[in-house]
Amino acid sequence: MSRTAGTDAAGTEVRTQADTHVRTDAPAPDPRRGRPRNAAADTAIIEAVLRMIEDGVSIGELSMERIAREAGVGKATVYRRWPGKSELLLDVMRSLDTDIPPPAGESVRDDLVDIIEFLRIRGLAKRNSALLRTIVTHVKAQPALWREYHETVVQARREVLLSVLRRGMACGEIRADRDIDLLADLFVGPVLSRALLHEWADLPEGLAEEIVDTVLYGVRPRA
Amino acid sequence: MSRTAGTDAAGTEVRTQADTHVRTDAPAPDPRRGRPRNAAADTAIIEAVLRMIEDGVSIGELSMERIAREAGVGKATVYRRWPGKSELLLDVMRSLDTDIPPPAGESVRDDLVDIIEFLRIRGLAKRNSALLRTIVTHVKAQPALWREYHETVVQARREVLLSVLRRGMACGEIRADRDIDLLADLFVGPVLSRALLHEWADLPEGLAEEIVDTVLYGVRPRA
DNA sequence: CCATTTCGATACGGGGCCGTTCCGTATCGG
DNA sequence: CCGATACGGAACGGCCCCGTATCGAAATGG
Repeated sequence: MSRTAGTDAAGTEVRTQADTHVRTDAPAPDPRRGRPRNAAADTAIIEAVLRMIEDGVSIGELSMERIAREAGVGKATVYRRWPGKSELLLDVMRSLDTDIPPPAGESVRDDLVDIIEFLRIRGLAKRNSALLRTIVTHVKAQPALWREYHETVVQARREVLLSVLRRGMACGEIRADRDIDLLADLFVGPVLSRALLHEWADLPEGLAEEIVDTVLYGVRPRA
Repeated sequence: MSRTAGTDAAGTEVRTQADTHVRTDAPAPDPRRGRPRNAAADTAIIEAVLRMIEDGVSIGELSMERIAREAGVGKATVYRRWPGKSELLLDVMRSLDTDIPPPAGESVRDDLVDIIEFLRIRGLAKRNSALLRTIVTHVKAQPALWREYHETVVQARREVLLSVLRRGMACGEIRADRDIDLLADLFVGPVLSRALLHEWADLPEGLAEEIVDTVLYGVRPRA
């Protein structure tokens, strides 16, 4: 969890988490007065959403009202933190994100395997499997949100992959006569299409290595 | 359109289309009495859904009520044909399906290109692009529906691809030491991940060839 | 102690949708 | 012409939701 709630160090900051939401105006008349927000409420709400989705509740069936109920929280407490369902879901999605570890940097092939393996694990992890799919599926239906998520999270990861590929091109391990974005998709696509499309299909243990090696060496018979 | 409405040849059949829906009981007291259904209504309804989705209406915002309104049709007319929104959407989805042309059967490589090119075009065609994505996105959220669609449509197409791959394995054009499902994903994944995930990214003209050839020959530099 | 803010709860008016039922009319088979 | 069925339209009761407001209680800083 790269994004926890208000019990931060460096006390001087804001109220709690949901301050992706600018608050441009607001005279901000000395925060840190009155009763402080309950960090437990934040997590209770997010946790409630996660739980419900895991239990197969479709996103369409999620209402702010129901979420509050399920979280054992007043409706106002939810609206105090997020302006609407979409923003809440975006944070729920973010709460699932682990930072991708930087590539080891020795073998390009091994780095690729690590990256794909990271993807595979993400698509599998108990929580993430059903969860990510459901939420992503929904957020994707809202172009603005999806775009934000894509630029925030997806692009960052892709950049890691691209840098490895560039390194490979530079040192001759990767052919340089192809569009680098295409190459990236060749590695990533197979995992994504399995995880997002086939769903029930599982992502077996050796998948990452198999993909990387097959893509590297080609589908034609070995020489 | 592989699935048109009641103006079928061979007059002896059923009422109109929406008879994916069994109707086990029902004394069925001599159909073909009374005023026949209006085929125009069927298409008007489906067309209305397509139009709305193209205009960016999210699935969650689609209600039977609104669909009927938009189609210029009584709500009852809709319910007479489909028991609910999901079933309607399933038929809408089916209305978008074109049968994949059988592979030419000369070069395995060319057949692969044809199949991937078919996918690319599907993901592009004015109608399909936004449309398929939106509907698939929604239907996928309903496991039962998605499963049905997957088994009905997706599997059939995949089978075409698999048969080409098997042929390639038999005649030595495709390496036989890999899981055939993996190989299939290597070709299909890149297109799908672009079309379904990146959305805005377009699928340029030569994409199919580029993918097939790169996957065939591998990502390592040429010998 | 007081102003401030949050808490859970409850209530509000307004709205949309569900799925059904009923109109009056139209169109078929017999 | 009659019975049956379809049509578009309108209305139904019931449900859930939205977003806001208000409540009394709790928790904080000044």
